[in-house]
Amino acid sequence: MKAPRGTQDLLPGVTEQWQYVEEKLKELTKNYHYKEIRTPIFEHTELFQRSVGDTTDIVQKEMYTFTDKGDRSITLRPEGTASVARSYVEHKLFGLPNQPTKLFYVGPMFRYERPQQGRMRQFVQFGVEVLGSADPAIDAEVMSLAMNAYRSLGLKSLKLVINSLGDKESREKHRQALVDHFSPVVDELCNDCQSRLHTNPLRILDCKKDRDHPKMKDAPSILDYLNDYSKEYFEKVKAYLDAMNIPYEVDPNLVRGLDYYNHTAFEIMSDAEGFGAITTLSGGGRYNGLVQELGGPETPGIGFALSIERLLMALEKEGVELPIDDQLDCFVVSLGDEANLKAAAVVNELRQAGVQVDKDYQGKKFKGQFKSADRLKAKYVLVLGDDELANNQISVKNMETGDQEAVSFDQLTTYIKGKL
RNA sequence: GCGAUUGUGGUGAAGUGGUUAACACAUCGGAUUGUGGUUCCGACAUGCGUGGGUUCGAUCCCCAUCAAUCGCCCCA
Repeated sequence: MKAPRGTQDLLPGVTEQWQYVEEKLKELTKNYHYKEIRTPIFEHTELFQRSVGDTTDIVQKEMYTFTDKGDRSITLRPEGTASVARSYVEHKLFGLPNQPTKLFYVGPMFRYERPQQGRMRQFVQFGVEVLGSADPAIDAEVMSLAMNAYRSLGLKSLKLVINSLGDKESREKHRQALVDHFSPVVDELCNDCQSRLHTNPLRILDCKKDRDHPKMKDAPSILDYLNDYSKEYFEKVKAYLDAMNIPYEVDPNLVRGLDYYNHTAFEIMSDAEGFGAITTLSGGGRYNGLVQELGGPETPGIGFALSIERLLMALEKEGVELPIDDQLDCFVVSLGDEANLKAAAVVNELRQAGVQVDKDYQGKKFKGQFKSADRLKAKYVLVLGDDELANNQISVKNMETGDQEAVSFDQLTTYIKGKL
């Protein structure tokens, strides 16, 4: 038996890394004052059709959708924003006194795709969503949080790429301009672009095959089609980023694959060597209109999500070592039946006092037990044999210095706690 | 969904159509009596992703399947 394609088991040795990273991210959300939300892992299929968009790849070919025994169409969530927006509406969070509502989540997402490095069918996203503010400052805050998420873990080769998709009106005009621009030469474009012309003409702009086509150079840019509000909004977002000293680059070809995005769109990419086709570490953007679409009041929103898998990948490529403490406080070595009993008691007592302790359960001999202690990186080895029992003491050896001294049983716990 | 490469023990990896599938690391046991990270000796794949086929005989040939990796697509 194997785990299904595109899934993975996280085993001891790497779960520590996950815990560390998740812990660090949660700490960060405290500084930014975001609160955790936990939504179901599956939702009604309709939620994603309406929010992510019927024509998107995610909805058309990547969702894990099934009918449950009550004949409902259920989908394993492919992303987090839709659920958060749904929950916001369902529980009328817009009615709470302190707006905007700033939320974060961590959890598995599911997309049926061809797996490759950094792309799993089940993957874990950490994301934040801010609902109820159309202040460009919050856009900058979300981007700052995203960047700091990586920075706080020691990543350096990062690039923040931003763009504005404008509002609905701006987007429509730009889309039409693109169609008009490329239609006359549609036959000269690659197969993908020929279909993109109708599904998502913006994508043509960053096609790798048609990059050198003469019509590419003077293709209409979204930034020229922004109306006054959109343009001004984008300028303010940039001004806030500048003020916060967050470097970024504007890429007018940056597109997001989900329908609900408008205005600010951004991605964080890694420059580190060794990434294959996948360099996008996280992405996000503004989604004014989504809440309304789901039956709530007119509510602006913005968010982003990062994949923990890709984050860990980036750390590895950059050679960042996470400061994970895998040492053991104490290892108890015992010899003889009576000592074994006493050892169990000592272990138990120390553990209850909050000390990290282990012992041998393989019936190993003295030397073997020491070897175990060494391998488990025990700071102290507590030796218990006939001599110690006779004197009502236990020998405590500092494994780093090699020093050893005898401590009476009733002073052991305070002695150890003092040393640690 | 499309194209390409790969699949040998816990790990890395050699290898051949035909009795015992190298080697290294790891692991386990030992080198006289209670003290670790060194050294020495010994053990460790009824099996070569899975299922078929070809053959007197296949881990090595063929087909299918599963999985991993890379590229496309898309995305986090």
